[in-house]
Amino acid sequence: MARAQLGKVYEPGRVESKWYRHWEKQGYFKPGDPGEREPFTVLIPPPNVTGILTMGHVLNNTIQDVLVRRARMQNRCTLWLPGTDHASIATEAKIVKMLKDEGTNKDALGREQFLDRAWDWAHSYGGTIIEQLKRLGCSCDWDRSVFTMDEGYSRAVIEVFVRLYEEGLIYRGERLINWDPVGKTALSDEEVIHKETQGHLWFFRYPLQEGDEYVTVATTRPETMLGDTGVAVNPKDDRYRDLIGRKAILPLVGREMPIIADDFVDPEFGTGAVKVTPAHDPNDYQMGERHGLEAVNILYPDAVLNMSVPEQFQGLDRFAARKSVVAEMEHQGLLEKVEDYVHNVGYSERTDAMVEPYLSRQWFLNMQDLAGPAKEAVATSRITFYPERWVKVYEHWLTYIQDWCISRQLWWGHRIPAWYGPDDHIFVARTEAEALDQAREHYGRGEVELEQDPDVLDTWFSSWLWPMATMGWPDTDSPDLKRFYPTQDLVTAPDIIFFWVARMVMVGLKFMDQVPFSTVYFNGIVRDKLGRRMSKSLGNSPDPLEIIDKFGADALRMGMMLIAPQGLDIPFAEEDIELGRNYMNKIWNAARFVFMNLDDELPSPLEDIPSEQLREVDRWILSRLQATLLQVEEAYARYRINDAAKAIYDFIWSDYCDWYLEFIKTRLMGDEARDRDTALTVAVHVLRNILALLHPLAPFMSEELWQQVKREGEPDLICAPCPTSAEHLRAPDSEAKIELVREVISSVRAVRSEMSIAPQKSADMVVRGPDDDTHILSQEMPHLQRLARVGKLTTGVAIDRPPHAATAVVGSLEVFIPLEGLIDLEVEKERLQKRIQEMEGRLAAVQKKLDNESFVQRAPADVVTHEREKQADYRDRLVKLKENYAVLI
RNA sequence: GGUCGAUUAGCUCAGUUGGUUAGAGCGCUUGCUUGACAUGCAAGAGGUCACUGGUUCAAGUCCAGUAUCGACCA
Repeated sequence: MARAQLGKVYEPGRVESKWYRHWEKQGYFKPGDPGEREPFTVLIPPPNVTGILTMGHVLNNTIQDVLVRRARMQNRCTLWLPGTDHASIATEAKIVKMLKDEGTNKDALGREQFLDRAWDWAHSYGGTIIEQLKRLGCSCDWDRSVFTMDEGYSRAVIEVFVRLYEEGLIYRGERLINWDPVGKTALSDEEVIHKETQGHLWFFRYPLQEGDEYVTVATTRPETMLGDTGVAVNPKDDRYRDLIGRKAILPLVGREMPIIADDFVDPEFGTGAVKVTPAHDPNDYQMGERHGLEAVNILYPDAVLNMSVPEQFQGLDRFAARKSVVAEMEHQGLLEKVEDYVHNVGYSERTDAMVEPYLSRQWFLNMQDLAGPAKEAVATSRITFYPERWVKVYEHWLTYIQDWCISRQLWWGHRIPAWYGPDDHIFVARTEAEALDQAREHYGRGEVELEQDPDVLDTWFSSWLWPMATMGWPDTDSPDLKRFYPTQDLVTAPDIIFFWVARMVMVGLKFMDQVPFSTVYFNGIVRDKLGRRMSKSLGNSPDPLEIIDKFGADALRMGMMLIAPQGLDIPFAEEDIELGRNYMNKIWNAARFVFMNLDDELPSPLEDIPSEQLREVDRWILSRLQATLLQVEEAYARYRINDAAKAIYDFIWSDYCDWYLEFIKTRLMGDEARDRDTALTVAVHVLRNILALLHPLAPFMSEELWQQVKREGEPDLICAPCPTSAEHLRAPDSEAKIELVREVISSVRAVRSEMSIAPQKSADMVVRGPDDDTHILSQEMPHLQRLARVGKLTTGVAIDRPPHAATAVVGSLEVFIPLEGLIDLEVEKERLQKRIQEMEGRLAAVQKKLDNESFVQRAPADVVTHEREKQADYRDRLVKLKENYAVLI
């Protein structure tokens, strides 16, 4: 097997597409025949079909791919099921805008042609984000890709609607809903974003019907006064007690309105008296219901004042109306004052239009019965959330849940399967034919004209079925549904916990009687360095594709994983990806170094090497590998992917590259063939483990390098076995010994650096200390020579301190570096003084603890023993340092 | 207004159940074309862990409060 020459710098562009094509062609992304394997299923949070990849997607999908690739290597029957969402309002808004730019509109085009346009748009952009996810390395089973408006999926949506209607949970009713006057559609509560807005509080005088008095009310929305039908005060408010039951006259309109008492009114707000506009405020609506007030709707759907208001205001839009009403009130001397006021205003999540509470006939889903089981599933840990704190948010929402407004006045989406007879009787059915059957029976005649409801369903009313509908529901015999439902891990952004996660749980329990997933990982939100959300309008959202082109997909993935602690928002900066890029290059070069030392054949597997042939450093790195494997396993078990990434990073960079590869250079360059082979065996063994650990995080480069170290008959890395930790392979003794060697080397380097000894110049070393410890130094002398430029080593229990020597104390050892003529006494004194001070500080801290009788009595014995050991050690070292300092004077 | 989160080195962040000398990356200083890597190597400087009180033998870690910032919900 000829080994390819690796370039000095890793070039991701040369390997990424090659491996992705290979994996796809080999069908590795498919779950395959399950056999005895345990299933592992992840469902992608479907991106908007016409969307493009954002940094948020990168974070979310990298986490999924890491989990999926790891599961695949653990030989689980792994399926990552992808797909896209039709994003009703967002897509429709885009088409509407395109039409506007063309000088036409929806109504001119008609429903059918409009939908043709939308489908064209979906088809031409539908593949974009999928292709981008492939660039990132996502190992989805693309052949199963599902779109929420696919025929089968649509059938599931309709089926659920019909069943819930038949159960009486879905109903049609006139209620106050959130109206988006730009999208001209109803919204659910969750689609309204509250933003703090600088506004005003206008104080209006409403004359009383009898007498010359008036009552002053404060409002943030003067224009709605035209729809007022009452004035309310708090029953406990003494100021207004005598007003209750009297009547006020609505200025500009002349309407006679009752003054009512309601606990809802906050005496502290404004004057303590509020105007009541049942048709245009949710709280007023409820008050209106309680007190039987009329609800006067003053707006057309586009938020223009309608015929219910005095003529002078008709046809004005709500913002113009505000000015006009205020001006008129002022003119009539009824404007008492205006104050600045900061309040929360609702905006449409999709169109950013100011949301109008609006009285409208819509379809609703009663959530009460669905909420209970969903809450319980999380409370009883049938579903686990990471991080856990989202449990509270979830429970709170389910506890105070309101009915869900599911109809949207849009065309792009699943049309509501309800038909109306001539008398407006409702027929809900799976098909028009079925509806007609119902109608014929209902009316008792053969010829009936039915009209289908023009509205579509909220996109989330289809998305909540994702775990079921992607797998063939309502066909409960579907093999996929049997094999892959419930799924395992769901990875999603926390901002759709209500929109999506909670609702999937509800509907899953309702129709499958099983939770849809056992774990939900809420990833953080990617922000810029100023902590702002990434957004197109701010221009602070980097294009992930450009980053991939510049640094490589692995670097992007690794960079993100290293900086993304579990579920916390991450401040994104390109430097982090640079870190990932540098890391990839580091590994590339470590592998390159190993390969340079290999012949055509790989060295023997580690298992074939007699253990006595291993040197101390070999046992050390193998033990460190075990420690790392364990750390990685623990991190994944707790969904701490950044901890796993960090453990791998540290092991590769610090243990393997900085120390092990440096250690074995002497042996690789030496002429003892067997020792050289042993070193290579271990180096290759560890490298193979490194690549396997790395693969879920950095799939492309790890696969590329794996090809060079994979043995006859072994699979590609993507489906190679995941290394597991084995406690019996730990070698604490070797770890301690090499740790000492490393410390001595570092100390010598420090001395050399501080003494400004030229790097090429070797320096002798005299070490005083117990034989056990000095022995390992003698044994590892070649490493001291190579890594610390040690010349001659002399050791002994009671060996004399050489004159003119720099000193370092490492554990029980006194390390002397004779520097006759070279040593600068003052520098060395300063150096030692610093060490002495440091040691005195430590000793004092320990001393303080041990002097405390309570501590000695009440702290656990092992802690006290440990402190005593520390005390002895520090004392010993301090004595040595001081002695050596004294010699210098 | 309610709930939750954050506050640790110049910057961005780790820090499990309280128990070594509080860590990393970036940045900074110094020295290195060391036989894989300057996307690198070595050495170093840099922290009253937001503040106040409490619990404890022991607090960055637990509790209460304060301040600032943020998120979500009303």
